Amino acid sequence: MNLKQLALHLGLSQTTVSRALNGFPEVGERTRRRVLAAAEQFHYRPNASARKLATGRAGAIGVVFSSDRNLLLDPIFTDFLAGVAARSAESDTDVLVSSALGDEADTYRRLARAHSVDAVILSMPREEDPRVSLLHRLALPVVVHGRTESKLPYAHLDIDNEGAFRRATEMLADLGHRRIGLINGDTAFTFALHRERGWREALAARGFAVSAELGRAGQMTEESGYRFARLLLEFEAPPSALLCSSIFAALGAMRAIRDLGLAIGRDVSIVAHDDGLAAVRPETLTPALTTTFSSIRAAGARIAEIAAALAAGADPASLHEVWPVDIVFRGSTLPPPERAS
Amino acid sequence: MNLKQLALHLGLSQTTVSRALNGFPEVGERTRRRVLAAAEQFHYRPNASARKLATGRAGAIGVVFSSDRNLLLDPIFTDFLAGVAARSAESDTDVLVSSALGDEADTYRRLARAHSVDAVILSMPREEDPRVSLLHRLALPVVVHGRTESKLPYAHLDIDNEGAFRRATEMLADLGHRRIGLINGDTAFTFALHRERGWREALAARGFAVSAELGRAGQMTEESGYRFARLLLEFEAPPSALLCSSIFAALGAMRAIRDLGLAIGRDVSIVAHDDGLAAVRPETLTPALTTTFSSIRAAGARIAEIAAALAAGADPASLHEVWPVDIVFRGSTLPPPERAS
DNA sequence: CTGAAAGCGCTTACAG
DNA sequence: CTGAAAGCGCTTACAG
Repeated sequence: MNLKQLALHLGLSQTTVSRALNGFPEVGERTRRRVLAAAEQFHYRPNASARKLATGRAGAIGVVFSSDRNLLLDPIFTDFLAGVAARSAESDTDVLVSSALGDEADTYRRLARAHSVDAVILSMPREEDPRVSLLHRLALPVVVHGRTESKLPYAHLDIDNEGAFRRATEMLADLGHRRIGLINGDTAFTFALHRERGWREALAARGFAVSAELGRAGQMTEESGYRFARLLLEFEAPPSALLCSSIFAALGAMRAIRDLGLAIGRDVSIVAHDDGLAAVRPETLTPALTTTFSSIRAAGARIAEIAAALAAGADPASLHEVWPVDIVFRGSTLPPPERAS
Repeated sequence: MNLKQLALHLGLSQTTVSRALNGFPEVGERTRRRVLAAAEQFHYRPNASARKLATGRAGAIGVVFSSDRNLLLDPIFTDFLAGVAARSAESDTDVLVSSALGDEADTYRRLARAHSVDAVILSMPREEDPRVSLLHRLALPVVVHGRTESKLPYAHLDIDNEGAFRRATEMLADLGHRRIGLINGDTAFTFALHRERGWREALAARGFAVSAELGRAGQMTEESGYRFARLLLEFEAPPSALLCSSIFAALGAMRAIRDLGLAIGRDVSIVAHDDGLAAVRPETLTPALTTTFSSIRAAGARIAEIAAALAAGADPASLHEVWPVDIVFRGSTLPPPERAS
């Protein structure tokens, strides 16, 4: 059933039926009711492509993943996308997932020129991120999950990574820790840079030596968490506490602590960032893990809203949010052994 | 730049330009070259919606997630989607991700009536899955990741879950294990049923008692892996080996073994199914984990191909694949303690 | 409050 | 080998 047939059935023009369906105010109340009832009865749905062509709007937002960055292989992305998809469904917006085969820039060009999407979500931004200026040139609205140093007006939603890691470090310092290690994500990305800055500044503010060797960065897998933790803990003067940028890295770090015959909490404290993944819940581990927490699913949902606003013509300069991060204190953080007595 | 402008620039008709771009054979070689060069020069891309409207094909495949099933919250889904997206990009097909707000069936009806997609991928099927017959009624081609008992012709790609768990069980039996526990996914889903069947039949074939209490099913999280493992290991006659349906459940089971003061491998053997997630690699754990392995990313890629074939009109009855599963023997499986001496 | 008609940007019989 | 024209199914000035 298409619009023409529906209009014919109702004895109305396509114009009126279209207006009734789209909630235009000038349609008579009785007419609207009749139209809506018939549409319901025949399960009428406007053809998506036809509507897009006529309005010039794609009714979709895009999410692009570069294969080299392996973003899609990051398990937390599932949760992020769940948030995006759920909120987009509410506003009847499609979510287009594209994999960049070669150059990620090509993918954006394709999306822009084919008018496949009204806006895109950019994940894992870097401080200097060429994608932001590219999208600006392509006139494709973008909402960045995170932040860049770009001066261009772009919408973004970020969490306060710097504040979170500063406060976590301060909390450990308050417990008596002096040597606090950082197992971070790749500092090519802004989020990791911000976390490192929070950690570094908290240490400096207390007058602790900030030794570069205590900060390690890499992929946030169980394996690299293990490797970095072992490396740090085998120092002559090992850290008594570790800050981990992901729950997976924390699992690896916990394994390293155990493998060295040490006790988590009593010998080495751990704090990890938790994105709210259901597969591994910090509160159920042994011991329960202290975390900096922010739901990446909620971020995805809000980002979908921002993308929709952008698609509707909102000013990107007005769409900025930085969410605070909660710290949840649990059993994996104790005073360092020297002070525990 | 649109087709009209491009044609005008070339001094050709839209017809010829369109044909040249789409590789029709009747276009002159010189003409084709000119057209292609100009398209390249002006970065011409046909408007996706216009093309869809004209051809009647959406050029997209759909992936739907029901919120109640929380499929999107499953981290391995990221890898699956990575495979789908990468392969779809090669064939210039869009991947539409939809979240079912309320009824999943409504979402399929919407996709079908709005002609948003040419085919859909159905994940986490059940033995009796009403979605398959619904899609059949809606005339929306479907490729199932897994299997159902439906008699309707539907394309599918599955892995040999039954064979994998049968062989893993046999392998443990060959090592001398007599009590082998199963920590499974929710048996409402076919994959979990098949795994249970493989385990059960291998036990029966050896003449071992198949006690229902040794088989547990639930969410495949670290926490439920822990909970089930503890429960089984605290029996009077605990299992000496555990089969886990996911790497996350295995992590939990390993934690349970340690918490009980036992050694993984020496006291309790573990085998886990590995989907190839990068975040947690079984070969890097302590001890390295024996696994049944099948890349879910490769499955996603192949399923995208099948979906494309379906969209192009292939017969679903001819599109069936069941992939074998490798078993990779590592340090987490040893003979049971009674025999180890 | 309603309708006839043009137009969105393509593809594709049909004609030559 | 090439082109004029119709059509895909909507939306939206414009007219009444």
